[in-house]
Amino acid sequence: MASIKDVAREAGVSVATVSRVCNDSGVVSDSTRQHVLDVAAKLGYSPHGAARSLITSRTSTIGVLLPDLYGEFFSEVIRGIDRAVGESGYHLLVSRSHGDEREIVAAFRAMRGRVDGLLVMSPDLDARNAVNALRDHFPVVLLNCPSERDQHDSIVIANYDGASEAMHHLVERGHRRIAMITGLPRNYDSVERLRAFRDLTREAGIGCQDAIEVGGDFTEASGFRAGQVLLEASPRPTAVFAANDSMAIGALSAFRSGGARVPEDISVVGFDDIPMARYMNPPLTTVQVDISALGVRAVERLLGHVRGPSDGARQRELVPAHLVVRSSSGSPAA
Amino acid sequence: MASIKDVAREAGVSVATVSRVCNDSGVVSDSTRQHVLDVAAKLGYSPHGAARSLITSRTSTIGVLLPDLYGEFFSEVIRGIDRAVGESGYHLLVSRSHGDEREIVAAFRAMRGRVDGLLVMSPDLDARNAVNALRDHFPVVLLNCPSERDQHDSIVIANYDGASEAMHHLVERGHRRIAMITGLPRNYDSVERLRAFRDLTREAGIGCQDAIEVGGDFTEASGFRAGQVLLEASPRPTAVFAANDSMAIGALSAFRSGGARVPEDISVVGFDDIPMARYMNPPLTTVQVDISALGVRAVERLLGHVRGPSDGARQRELVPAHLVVRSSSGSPAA
DNA sequence: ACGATTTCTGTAATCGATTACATGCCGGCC
DNA sequence: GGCCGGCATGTAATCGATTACAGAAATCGT
Repeated sequence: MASIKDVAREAGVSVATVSRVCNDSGVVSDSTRQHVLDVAAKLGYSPHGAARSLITSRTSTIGVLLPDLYGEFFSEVIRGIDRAVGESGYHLLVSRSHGDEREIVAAFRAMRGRVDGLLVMSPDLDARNAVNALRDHFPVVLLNCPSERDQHDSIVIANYDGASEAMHHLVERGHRRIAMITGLPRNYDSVERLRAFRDLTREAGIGCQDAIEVGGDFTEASGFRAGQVLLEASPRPTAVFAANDSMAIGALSAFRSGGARVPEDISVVGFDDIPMARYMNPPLTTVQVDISALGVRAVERLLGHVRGPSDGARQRELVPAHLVVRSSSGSPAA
Repeated sequence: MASIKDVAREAGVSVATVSRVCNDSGVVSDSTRQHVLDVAAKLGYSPHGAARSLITSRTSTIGVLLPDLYGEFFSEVIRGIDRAVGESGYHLLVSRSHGDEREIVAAFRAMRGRVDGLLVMSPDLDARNAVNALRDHFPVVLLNCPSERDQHDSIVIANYDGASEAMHHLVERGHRRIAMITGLPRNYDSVERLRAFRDLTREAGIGCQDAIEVGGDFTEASGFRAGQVLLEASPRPTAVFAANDSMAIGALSAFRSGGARVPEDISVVGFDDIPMARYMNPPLTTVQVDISALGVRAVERLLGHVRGPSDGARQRELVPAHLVVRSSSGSPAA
């Protein structure tokens, strides 16, 4: 593969001249410029990225650390990241890490020298220590992570507010016996949504025995199982708030196959508003989050730090979440 | 940020020794090894990726060029790629390019020196030239691209076979007036699926006036519009084959809002079997493709070339596609 | 016409690693 | 005691670019 030296030799100039031509830096006479360009084209030369970033210490790349690369949620985040990055000329080095500290550190080591900054989405509460170490080394923006005392820049979904709206809706419709299908206990989103559930049931004067919590893990299958459990509860809850849409959809299936009508017998509310939600039968009442905005904002913030000198101020930014009422929720039967 | 020199100075050894410790290469006495490790840990040293790949000419990274990073289809591909790559210790440098030649070349230039091989998915027929140029430079595997005369390694969905099954199903159920909602005319998948539509209608003795083609662009919105057009056709087709599920879903909406019942008045068949397909009302008959397998196989093939010396043989591999009959298709009303 | 600019191009240091080769040291053996 | 061999470590070239500085050639002013 042709290097700058090959081009220089072939064109009968020095490497410095070739470099100047390629980067439009310094002055080069029109004739040599054209000649160098011709030779470069003939040889199919393109500059070696690693060599370039070694000397310039810029990589034009940002690293992205996600718990998963697929699924509706992450897909949307990536979409946002990509949209924001696309306009800036930066590239994405992607890694998956399920968030435990060891993995994050490994990913970071692999990215050292290959990225200008890092976007980390690791809802696992354990990840904080790892990220603290990272932060000293280069710009980091957290996506949807817990960030204590604004140690980091972060973009966070308004989990508590959104869940509050959902719960408020159910209470307002007259539900007095409400279940929550929770996410994983070490997951930040899950914790926040559950906190809202507890606060709002308490505020509404709903007793502990009527505020049922069933564990899930964000998968549709776990939602289905939770739905089965709730069907057999006695007395049966009149409404279910699932910590995400996938579990809400799983619960819907369980209710349908168990012969319970939604929303007549039981109301269901989800969280995220994934594209599938509106296609469910009945269409799912859920908390809408502009997930891709999470990605866009994160990239903007990160690039701000990477380009300009970071002003040192660490901010936490909220992405709003609002209830969208569809047909899966109603008033309890009298 | 600490470099190998800093560690060497701090530990009172040479850079060569530090390097040997980090890579477990050469011999180092246990005492110095431990000392160097301690110092490295204290300084938070991690090797500089760009420097490393400059000298070793390996990057442990593969480049991925996709038309889009989101949507159910691409999301699944990425999932497959990630799964295959995760086990290998390689990383992913991702770029989006809508497939025109200029963009592909630009992306390639940006990746030169940063990746060991390239995965290109560019269904646009124009992309071939660009990819031909690339191929001379490093290992390339094409995903779902047209590849003439086995110039490249490629993994391709069995578009023609899958579409044939779909059409065969409709013909067998007695449909004699069938419409196809096509994809973009420059798209490889689209062309192949359309080819099967034309061949099978001809084989079934269906005349041109009864084999209706309506243009779409793979989006749900275009499927909706096509559905509206078909509702007004006279005589109205009794079955519709959409070139992908998104358009089939759009058409379903159009039919429902136009008062046509599916499948009683009109049968609908899609392609891809995206997760949402089975949740439609009625559940969508469609051609199932193991999309993530596309990614997995591509990575396996690419890594084979990157690691071992490529044996020079260029192969085309097919990912099977088979019809899944659900409730959106039936026999035409008598 | 000659020195002072200006304009263009080349030389060489540099980034942070790897690695072939050289070197120093120590012990064993004759 | 001197020599040989092996182990541990250091020296320096190298990868492919960028860029400060130097030097050569051309232009200019007086």
